[in-house]
Amino acid sequence: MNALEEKLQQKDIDMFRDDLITWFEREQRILPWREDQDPYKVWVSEVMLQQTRVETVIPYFLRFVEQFPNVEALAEADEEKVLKAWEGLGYYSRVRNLQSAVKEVQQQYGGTVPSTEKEFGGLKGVGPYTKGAVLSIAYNKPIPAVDGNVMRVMSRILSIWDDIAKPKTRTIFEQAVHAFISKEKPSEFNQGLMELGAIICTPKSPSCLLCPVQKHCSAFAEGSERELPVKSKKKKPGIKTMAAVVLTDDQGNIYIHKRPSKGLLANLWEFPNVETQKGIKTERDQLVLFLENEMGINAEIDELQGVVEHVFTHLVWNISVFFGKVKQVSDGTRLKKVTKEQLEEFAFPVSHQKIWKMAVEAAE
DNA sequence: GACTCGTGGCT
DNA sequence: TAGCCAAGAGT
Repeated sequence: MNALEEKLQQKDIDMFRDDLITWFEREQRILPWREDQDPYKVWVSEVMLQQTRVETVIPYFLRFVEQFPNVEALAEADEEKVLKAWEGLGYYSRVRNLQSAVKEVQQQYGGTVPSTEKEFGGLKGVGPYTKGAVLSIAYNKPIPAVDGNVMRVMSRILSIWDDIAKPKTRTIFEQAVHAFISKEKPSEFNQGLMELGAIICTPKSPSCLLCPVQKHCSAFAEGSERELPVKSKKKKPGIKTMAAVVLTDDQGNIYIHKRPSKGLLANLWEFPNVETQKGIKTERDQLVLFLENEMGINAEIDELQGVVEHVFTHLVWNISVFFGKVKQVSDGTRLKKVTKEQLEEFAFPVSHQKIWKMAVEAAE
């Protein structure tokens, strides 16, 4: 018998399960995706909630399901509009994978979200967590849905000291939840664990005195709730310096660029920009050269207007912002010309929204 | 298994 | 302030 099995044997699993579900049914927050069990809407909410706070997701979710109310609507939607609906939420591959998966549901499953682990779990963007969450909530299947909340709660309940930053550790918690999960109410059980983690069993200072499962908690018993879970730290992000330009012509058009379909901020739009090197030439000169050689455009660039700093999880951008007037456009330009009104239809990352804001404020 | 992939709020 | 954090998945 391994260490986990030993711990499980000493636990009053039935009591824990009942106390958690009773608490959840009484105390759960009212959230828009809890109004019904529509598998499509549950799925959308789970994808939005990946690495994202509930308060942030709510307005996005309401707008998204209004605009794309079902599988068919999202499957048929223009990707440009889908990305626009996701603008500002981050991790944009989530929504491109979601639309890709929804198209497959439309074609392979007649528009009905599949209810088996094999079929639903095989869809793009559906990992072990999302699979368990959607199938348990929408279809009442007793499948673990282990996210950060669940690892935090269960690490404390069972006093598990494995590093939750390691991918392999998740499987330990899946085994634990498998032993705990309710066959009658898997939806309430899974959501109860997450709700507890969000409201009571929080990372910094958990509200143990209010906890409905305090008497089942090993960490509380030994006073180690603030030490758990164990989570190793990530390395510091690197810094990238770049120069960007808001280019306009005499008619007031603006020139924008679509990012590549892979990698960071894939398929989003941006103002033309280039990574700059120190020494040799000025940033302004490097920008002019880049526009000539790579973008097929000849422009007169003004003085530096300001610097935008944008922090990603694993990267920092320091963007020097310039304004410029287009002099000559070659036929093969990689830039798209749009009016100020049309600009609103394109999805920009927040970093480039900051650049545009700088241009708008300078024009006032 | 380590790295990539966003953003905003909190301490 | 500079980290840390929040309902992860793909490569």
